[in-house]
Amino acid sequence: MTDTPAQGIRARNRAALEEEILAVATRHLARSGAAALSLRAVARDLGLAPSALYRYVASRDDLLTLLIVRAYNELGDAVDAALAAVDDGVDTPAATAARAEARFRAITSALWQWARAHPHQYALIYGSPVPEYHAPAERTTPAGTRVQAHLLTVLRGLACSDAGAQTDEAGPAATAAVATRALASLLDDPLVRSAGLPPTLLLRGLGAWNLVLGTVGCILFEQLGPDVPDDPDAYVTATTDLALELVRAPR
Amino acid sequence: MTDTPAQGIRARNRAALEEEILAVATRHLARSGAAALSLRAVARDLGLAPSALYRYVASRDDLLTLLIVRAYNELGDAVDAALAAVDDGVDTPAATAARAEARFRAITSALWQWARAHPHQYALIYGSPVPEYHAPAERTTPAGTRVQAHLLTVLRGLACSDAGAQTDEAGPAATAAVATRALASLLDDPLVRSAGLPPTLLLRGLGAWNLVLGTVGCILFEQLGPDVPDDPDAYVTATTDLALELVRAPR
DNA sequence: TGTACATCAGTGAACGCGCGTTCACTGATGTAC
DNA sequence: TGTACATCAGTGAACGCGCGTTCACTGATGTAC
Repeated sequence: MTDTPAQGIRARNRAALEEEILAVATRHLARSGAAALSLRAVARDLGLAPSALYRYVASRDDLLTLLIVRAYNELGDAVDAALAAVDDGVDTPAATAARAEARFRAITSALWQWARAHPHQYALIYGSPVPEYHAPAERTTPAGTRVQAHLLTVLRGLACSDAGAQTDEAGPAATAAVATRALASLLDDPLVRSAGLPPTLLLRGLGAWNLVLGTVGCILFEQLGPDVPDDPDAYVTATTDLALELVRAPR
Repeated sequence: MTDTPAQGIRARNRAALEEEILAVATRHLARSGAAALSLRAVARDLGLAPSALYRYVASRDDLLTLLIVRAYNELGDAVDAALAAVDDGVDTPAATAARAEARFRAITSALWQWARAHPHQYALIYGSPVPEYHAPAERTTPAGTRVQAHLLTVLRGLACSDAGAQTDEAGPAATAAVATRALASLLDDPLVRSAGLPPTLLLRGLGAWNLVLGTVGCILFEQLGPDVPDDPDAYVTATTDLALELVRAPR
């Protein structure tokens, strides 16, 4: 009477339960890690018989895949929001180096905040792989490349501005050759190709990103001890400066 | 008659079985990962009753701890050997910047070679933590800090040479303050303290190391795809150059 | 509007599995006199 | 050198557990006429 349901009761229930399953599974993931994720435990938490879950999920591995995609998308949303905030009210459409740097800072900061808030989800997508599980690439890649696509445009922003296009002249010529050879497949990827980056800049961009990921892992997984560093936020910011130094360096 | 056994039959058998248990467990680790490590499976492989293992190992977690310590020590041995090769035949005892750089390269290269050869052991010590397991620090730390101790001396070598002692003057003064505050506990650690590093150099050293660890993880865990990069050895070498740039940069 | 049938959601019991850990035990190795 | 006893290594059965997955089923929701 009040509102016309576009879908019947069943469809709505189904959508709601799908959400609830993912939510509960995410909670379990956060509590005990991916390896301990159990269909029976999730069903128990939902007040369902274990067999009922098979109406929504093909198998335990399938549930893991759903969680991975969800994690990628949550991170992607967080990064999108951070970038939108940076771009807000900017009228110069031309990508300057300063803009690119600000966007890079926004990305790393959003990554860090999200990782800090969801360490197990972070471990799921950027940590060591879950044993006995292989993610089906065709399902995870679309969500998994969202952040990387942003990074590529940032890198291009850094490349195309002040220093001109021939950034690859800087540094020893051997480096360019090494980068071209070592990253051949990656340079051939359509997404990367469309960014049109000089190989050494891609190498440096990867370095900057791996520096950030390594740092986040070091903090989150407490590889130097439980209280190192004392001020993680400041430490990540300082590390972002170092990462930017890497992609700026060849000038 | 031929040789005098310093220990009786029992002691020798015990030592041998201890070794064998660790060897089999390591094999299982390499095949199915830490979370799937099972005392029963190890016992089966050794032709023993499951209960027999409890003469050698207090619990499953205890076995994991042994594996972690062993992994740290194997890596430590590999790094020691690589450093010994670099130092071989060097008569100038003074630590020059060039020597320090060569030693850093030796460390990262040894790390990469070892990680490539033993990915699961690498994941055990530098990957995301094993769920439901907390390593007892007093048992893992001695082995775990071996490599880090080498890194500290390398950093000091870079600091004390050409540029003089007051490296911290370089860069914005704010950076030094941030580093001092963010890394206070670490700077207070006796091992770090004895190296006498300026805070910003420690920050940069951590960055260099995290860049390397992030890169190794990226390759090993195939975070960019199964065939990225095409030439991992060259890629790691190129990344080591970037890492060195970070610790050299403030000059 | 009402009826007959198809579809779907969820149940509950069962299968077979492997796990960590305990415990009373047998037989071999060491030790003290 | 030989004997009596203590120590240790390894056995085998058992405990209780949780897991993923299948299957025949009941009852509710949808659909076609």
